[in-house]
Amino acid sequence: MYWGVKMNLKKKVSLAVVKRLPRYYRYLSDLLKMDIKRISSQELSSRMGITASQIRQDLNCFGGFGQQGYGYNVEYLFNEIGNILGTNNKYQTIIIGAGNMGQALANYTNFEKRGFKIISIFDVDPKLVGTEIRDIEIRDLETLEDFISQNYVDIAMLAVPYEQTPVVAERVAKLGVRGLWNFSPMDLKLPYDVIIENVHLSDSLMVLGYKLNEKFDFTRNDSEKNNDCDF
Amino acid sequence: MYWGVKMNLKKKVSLAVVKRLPRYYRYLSDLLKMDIKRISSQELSSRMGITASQIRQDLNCFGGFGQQGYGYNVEYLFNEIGNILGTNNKYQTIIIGAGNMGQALANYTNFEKRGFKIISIFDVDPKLVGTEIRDIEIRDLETLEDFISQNYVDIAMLAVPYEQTPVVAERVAKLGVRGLWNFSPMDLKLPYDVIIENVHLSDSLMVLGYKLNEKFDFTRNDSEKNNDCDF
DNA sequence: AAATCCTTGTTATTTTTTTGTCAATATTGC
DNA sequence: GCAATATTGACAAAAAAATAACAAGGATTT
Repeated sequence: MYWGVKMNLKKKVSLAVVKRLPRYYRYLSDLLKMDIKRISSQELSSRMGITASQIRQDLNCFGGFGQQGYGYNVEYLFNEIGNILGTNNKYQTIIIGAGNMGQALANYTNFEKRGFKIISIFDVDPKLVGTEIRDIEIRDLETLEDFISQNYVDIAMLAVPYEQTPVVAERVAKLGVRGLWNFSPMDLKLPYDVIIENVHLSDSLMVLGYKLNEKFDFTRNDSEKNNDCDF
Repeated sequence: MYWGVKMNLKKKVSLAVVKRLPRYYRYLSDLLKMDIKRISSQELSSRMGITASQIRQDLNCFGGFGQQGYGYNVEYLFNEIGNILGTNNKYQTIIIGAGNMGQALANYTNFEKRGFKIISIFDVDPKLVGTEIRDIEIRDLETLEDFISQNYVDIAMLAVPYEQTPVVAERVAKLGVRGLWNFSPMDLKLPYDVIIENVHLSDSLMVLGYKLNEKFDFTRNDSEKNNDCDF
């Protein structure tokens, strides 16, 4: 069947595959830096510690980037994955919360290289409001609504205390911000059309704890039980 | 067959299950705070947005914590999962790198509540060395070897610049530190018996970017192509 | 105390993900 | 330019994960 237009038969790519893309991107970036021009799935496989089959299958979710008998052109593949991930887009980004985490995010210049341009930071602390981080002004959180209605804001990075997170998230989502990058240990749920990506640092740390326990013995220090339930 | 000792027939729990545990722990913590005494897999299912079947199957990897016709006792289950995750252990932890990320980690008091006691911070900046964060002294990175050999250190949180990460990781691993929590966008690989847990912030952000592109159109700002490959 | 209702733990089924295989085809060496 | 080699993309098989189904048995109601 042919309907006269390019059919959108592309099957939705699974999250498992998508989550591996940034890792491919990193390895390809390293290869580029090492001035390696071509790479086979076999060779990449041994570098990354995953099967060559998986690499080929992952990449083929998005199209045939390789060539039989040759492998993949590193620069080409790097750029293609970049396009898939959208690192060539420019996202207008704000940071909410200028505590240590917010400042760490603001100072992490590499996000900019991936398309995430930080255009403003917001906080409630009068001592911070008016100051700058890397030429980015810290504004009063009160002015959030004004700012967003006067500037395109695609993404908000939320680095605010636990209790305030849902409130702030609701405020930005209501204003049409499309993506939230949340650092609070909670699962944000909002009645808006917004993509939420969580960075649950404590979860990651607890998984480390689990793996340590699995392998080593840490009971030696089990003096006090810890039954409180705050995060 | 019975060999006189408790047999270790427990099948290794898959990482997929382990990674969900902290999330269960969080929800149970919330229930505790709300003074809810019991919960069925059904009810928890609708709160968490996963199937009741998965919850029951996950929990049964570690033992039968529930009761037919009743459900799960919230406090009991919370404590059991805490034990599995090892939140009742005490891990002697150091932070390496007192930049914004290191300071953010040092100020995040909740890690302490999960058993991760930060006993020292290390940096190379002479302006920081000697100062304190929450009564934790920042020491010269030069003194790392001395410190570790004189104190039990279970875990090192690595919040140092990209290039220095492998070097520092090697140093602590060599000294017998058991776990590394790495914030650099690289896959650490070390010839030591050490558990490494990575927090790849840029990866997470790029997945957010992918999801945004999948759903919305961000090509409007595609003015300059970005082909550099630094992280 | 009996009957009904709930809800688990377990097993079976389905779905998803990963791995293996191989024909097709470009590259490389002679 | 031809044969040998390398390597992909597609498909098949296997493994793993998620979901469904249900018997067993405690909780609740009458």
